Parts: sequence; C-alpha cells; structure tokens
Amino acid sequence: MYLRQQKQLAERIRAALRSLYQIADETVVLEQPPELAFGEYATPIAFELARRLRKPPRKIAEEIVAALGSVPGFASLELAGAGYINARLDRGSFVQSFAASAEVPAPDRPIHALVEHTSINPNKAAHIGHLRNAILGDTFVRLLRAAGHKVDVQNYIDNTGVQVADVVVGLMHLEDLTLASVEELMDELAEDGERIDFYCWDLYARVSQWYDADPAEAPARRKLRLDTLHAIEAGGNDTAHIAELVSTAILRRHLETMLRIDIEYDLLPRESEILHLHFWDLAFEQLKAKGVLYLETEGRNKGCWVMKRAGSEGSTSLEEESRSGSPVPPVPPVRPAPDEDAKVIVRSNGTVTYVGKDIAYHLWKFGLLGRDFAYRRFFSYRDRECWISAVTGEPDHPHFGGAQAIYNVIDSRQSDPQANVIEALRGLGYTEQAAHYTHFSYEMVALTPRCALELGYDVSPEDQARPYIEVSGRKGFGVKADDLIDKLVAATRAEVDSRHPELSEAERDATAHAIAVGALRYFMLRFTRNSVIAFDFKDALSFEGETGPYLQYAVVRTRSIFRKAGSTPEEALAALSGVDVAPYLSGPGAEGIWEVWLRAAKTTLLLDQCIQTAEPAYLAKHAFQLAQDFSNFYRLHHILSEEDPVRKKLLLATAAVTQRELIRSLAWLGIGAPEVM
RNA sequence: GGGCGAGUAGCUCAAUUGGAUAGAGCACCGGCCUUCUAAGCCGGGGGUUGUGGGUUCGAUUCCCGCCUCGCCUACCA
Repeated sequence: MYLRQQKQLAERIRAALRSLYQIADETVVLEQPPELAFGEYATPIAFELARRLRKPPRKIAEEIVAALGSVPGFASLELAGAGYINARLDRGSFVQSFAASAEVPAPDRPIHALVEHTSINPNKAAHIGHLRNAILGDTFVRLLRAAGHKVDVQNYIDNTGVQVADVVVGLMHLEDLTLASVEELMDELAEDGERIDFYCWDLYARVSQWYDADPAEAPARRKLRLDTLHAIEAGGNDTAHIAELVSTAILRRHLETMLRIDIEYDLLPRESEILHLHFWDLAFEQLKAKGVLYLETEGRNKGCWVMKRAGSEGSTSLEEESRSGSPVPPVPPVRPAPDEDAKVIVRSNGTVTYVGKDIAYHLWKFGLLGRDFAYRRFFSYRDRECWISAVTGEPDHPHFGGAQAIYNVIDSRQSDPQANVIEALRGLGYTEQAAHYTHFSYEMVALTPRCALELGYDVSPEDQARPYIEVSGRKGFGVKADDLIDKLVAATRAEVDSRHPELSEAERDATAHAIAVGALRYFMLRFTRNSVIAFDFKDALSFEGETGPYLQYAVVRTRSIFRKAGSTPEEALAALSGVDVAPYLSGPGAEGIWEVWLRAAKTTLLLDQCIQTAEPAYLAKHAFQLAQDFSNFYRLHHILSEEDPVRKKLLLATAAVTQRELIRSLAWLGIGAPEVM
C-alpha cells in the first residue's frame, strides 16, 4: 500500500518534471522523512536539479509543488527546509483501502528461479554455520514465492568428495569395519537412538588428526586417503558402497534436522551423478569450442586446460566495463608470457577440477547442457516430495533445471570459485544467464572465545584474544545444529510449562517448538549477510528484546484482544468500511495509531527491497519495528474499554492490521505465530 | 604481492543504498503488574562513525592515501 502510493507520487513528479523542464526519465528518490511531522514521503529532487537548472533548490521545489496541484490520495504537498518536497497522505482513505486489501502486487515479470542452499558435506553433523545458510536460503525462497515467483529449492550434495573419503577411511582403517559391519553399526546406532551424523562428527575429527599424527606414516596414510577417494569415484566396490551407505544416512539426518526448523527441498542433485552421467564431457566440448578454455603450453600450468581468472585483465567482465567507459585503444591480443594466474580447469593428468564440474552443473541449471539427471523420490514432506538425482530413475518425475535465475547461498569464502563459474558462462556467450546468476554470499558463523571455552575446547591464548574463532568440521570444533535446537526447545518448553500449565502436553510441545524456531530463525536473520556472527549461547538463547519471541508475543497480544472482544481481525477490518476514521488519525494522541498503520503498510515495500538486494534482514528488522510500534500503541490506547464507538472500531482494526502484517511477515521469515505464549 | 569484506555507544548490530537531530537490542541505573498477556512498557546515562585528505547544497555511505582485523588467492581433492 505504501509502495503503491509511492509509485504514484513518483510518477506524478516525473510528469511535472517533463512539463516544467523537459526532463525525462529522471529517477525520483522518495524516502520517509525523519519525523512524521514532515509527512510520509519526501524527495530531495530539487537539490539534485539545482545545478542543472541553475536555480536555487527552494525555487525549484516551489515550481514543482505548484505544478503538481493536488494528487489523489494525498492531503497536501509542501516544501520544507532548503528545498525538500514533503508529501502528506490522506490518512483516512489510506487506512480505509489498506484495511480492505492486503494483496501482494503481482510481479512485473514473474520468473522461474532456482535457489540452492544448505549443501552440507554428508560426512558429519550439521553445525550452526549450516543453519545460517539454510535459514537464509529458505527465507529467500519464501520471499520469492510470496512475491509471486516460481521457485525450485535445491540442496547440492557433494557425496564423492574427499571429506566423505575421510570418514570411510575412519570406518575401514581406524575402526576396522567391513561393508557388513558398517551396516551392523548403523543398525546399532539406530536402535540406541544415536545419530549417525554425530558419530561421524567425532570420527571425522579423529581421522583428520590421524593423517598427520605420525610423520613417518603420513605419506602412506595420505595415499590411503587418495586411493579411497578414487575407489568412491569409480563406484561398484565395497568402499564405494560404504561411502554411499553412510553419506545417504547422514543426508537423511540433515533433512530431518532442517525439517525441525521448517525447511524443505525439492531436489538433491549429487556430485556422483554429475560424474557418472558425464556432465563434464559436454561442458568441456562447449568450453573448448568457444575458446573459454585453452591448453597451456608453457610455464607451471603446462599441459593443463586453463581459463582466464574472473576479474583478471582481459576477462570478459573487464572488457565490458572498459567498453562502456571512455574508448580504450584496442590492444592486440599478444600473449608474450603464459598467464600463470590462470585457473586450472583440467589438470595435466586429465582429471577435472571442482570448478570444472561446477561449470557443467550450472549449465544444467540454466538448461544449457543438453543432458539431464534421472530422478528418484527420496524424502516425503507433509505436502511435498523431495527428489534425488540418480543414474537410472523413476519414469515419472517433475521437470528440474532450466531456470531463468539462480541464487546460490554459499558463504563468502567461495566467492572466487563462484566468480569463475560466472566468468565461464559469460565466456560461452550466455551473458543473460550470467547476469541472473547470484552468488547469495554471507559471512560465517564463528564462536566467541568464551563460548568455545564453555564447550570445553582448548583455546590458544592468541585465539582467546580474537573477537571470534572460525568453526572447523575437520577439527570437530563447533556447535552442532541439533544440539542448539535441543537447547532452545528445552528452554522454551520450561518457560511454556510454567506459564501455561492448563495446556495439554501436545499444545505445550507445539508452542515451545514454535518459539524455539522463532528464536533461532530470527537470530540468524537479524544480521545482514556480510556480518560475521560471533555465536554465543547467551545471545542465541535470549527471548527478550530484538528476538523472534518478541515478535510472536506481539501477535499473541493481538490474539488475546480479539478473544476477549469476541471478534476476529477480519471482522474488525471489515467493520472499518464506510466509517470516517480520519479525525482519529491525526492530532495529539493519534500519531501512535497512525504510525502502526503506516509501518504495517510498508510490508510489501520491504518484500520488494529484500528481493532486490537479496537481503532478508530488512524484513526481519521491519517486523521488529512493527511489533515495537504496536507495543507503544498498546500501552497508550486501551481498546476494550474505549467508549467512543467509532474510535473503538479504529483501535480494533489497528490491532487487526498489526496481526495481519506481523503474521505474514513472520511466515515469510519461516516463523509461526502461536495462539498463546 | 593481488582480490573481496569489515572497522559506528562498554558489548552485539542497524542506518530506507548520498539526505533533515546517526538508531535498536544487550548490559547498567531508576520506575510500572487489581484495566486487552510484564517473553512487556516508560525514563536515564553512554558517539570526534579507525585515521588524514578529496568530491558537494549535504558523506557512516562515494573517491584517494594510511592503520588494524578477517577471508580468498594450490595441477591438494
């Protein structure tokens, strides 16, 4: 609603600029003034035009205001300060129409997007870093879907990598297990209710240490690791079977963990199929044909197929930039020395690197490879089926891949390889696809030294001096996702038990779970993407202040009001129709009411911004502010005892609109709103 | 060496992407449960936005230099 009025006002101003100054297509910046007293919108456009028009800003602002006359939906336009143009909404009609409709406007161009997130190596338990990844990704999926886009959710599984080999080495050589005894072990773990991913968490750390524990043995152990990896890649042997068995069991555990916080997937593409279906061969042909790859004949990369590194001199992206800038005299493409900095895609022994496989995979994502996976059903959700890639699959399956836009939720450390994949796409001439390839980058979750000590880890003095310490699966250093969720659920459950003994066991379970998920998801979403989260249990287990439970609590308060009023939010909003509430929306004592409506009306604007910037934190912050505005309103206006019937209708509708916008904002953040708490 | 990111209140983070008096939460101090749920609310203290310049009506935001911190930069896989 706020967004709609903003667009209308901007269009009016553009029209005025055209007729007054013959200026076309000027972008009109509209923002909210620092104080409500200045109005709901402000534009500094007069400042920007002052130089071009050789007129004082205030004079320009005057002319624009005069030319605009009256704008529908607005009470007044005025100039302020040295040249701001402030606009005041017609509050009565704004509230009327926002109460009546909460539609998210259909997108100008609906897209078929593919979001990839989670992508945990299937060799150990998920940790808090993976939670941030999955929560960011899942929230972004919800935002895209809310805006009317079609989204496929993928969780890429690197099931043939060296990390999986490490766990297999541990099972076979540290634990002396065979295929049969690994199967037994898994049954035992299942019977005892133990988690295989937890078991492997410790085993993986042990193996990593074991490799270098004895310098004399190190080379042999390294070779063992490599042989194991090759056996897994080749397939059709016991080693590969063990890898398959364990990695699949761990994968299932990861899906269960993520389901605890309401995260689901459509497809699990695996590296094993990318390998066995020879995706790379097709990509290699394209890359050679277009000259993206060339065979290095000199220097340290002699005998390798290499690619210009993204961002390096002569890479496509830089060429485009220089083309759009001032004309640069063409430099003849001489290559006096080999490009030592080039990225190796195919090694001199003929094997392909990770980036190579990733290029092939991304060609598939855009439907440009000319080959598809086969698919099998893998995991069932309440109303969705999760599929997994296969060499031979089920005859009937949904269509995957061929997306128009992709979002890869991968931490910022991977920005270099991601840039190389994009560079390859661009080099192949797929500029449109490259432009719609988003590395949805975020910073890691690290532990504060205090938290690490609490958990009983040895922390070196220099690490203790740092603000945070990076988690490491290899060292077994970190906080497991399930452990954190368990703690959250235990804490919320204890709280719910003491507050609501009248509820049934199942109700208390459900409430505690909803609050725990709210706390966790909000915690991961309140930080902007490129801020490192220094994890601490004190902050993560907090339910006060800027937290998920605070938002849920605001909803619960609105629910309580309607319960006592014997009415519903829908009725309260409908009751506003035809009632003139304008007198109650301004003047002393009314600003708090209007603030709630204005904030609530911004929800779709925030949805828009979050998608444009790929930054879910903005919506999280917005929902918090709406809850704060409501708390302020709640204190100042007692609804149920209000005696003026018209005013009471407005107050009830204010609670209703808060509830409506909070509940859907929370839903987009993947957070439920309990009945009581 | 090169690339990316960061430096804002005691701590953890924001700042509508160049706008009006830089805001929240935590922590601390004081107050509010016999009117709709106190997981709440109100009040208070707390800032030379790392630093030096530049661009302009206007800079936490953009440009350059410097300082500090983190990550990335293997024919490992």
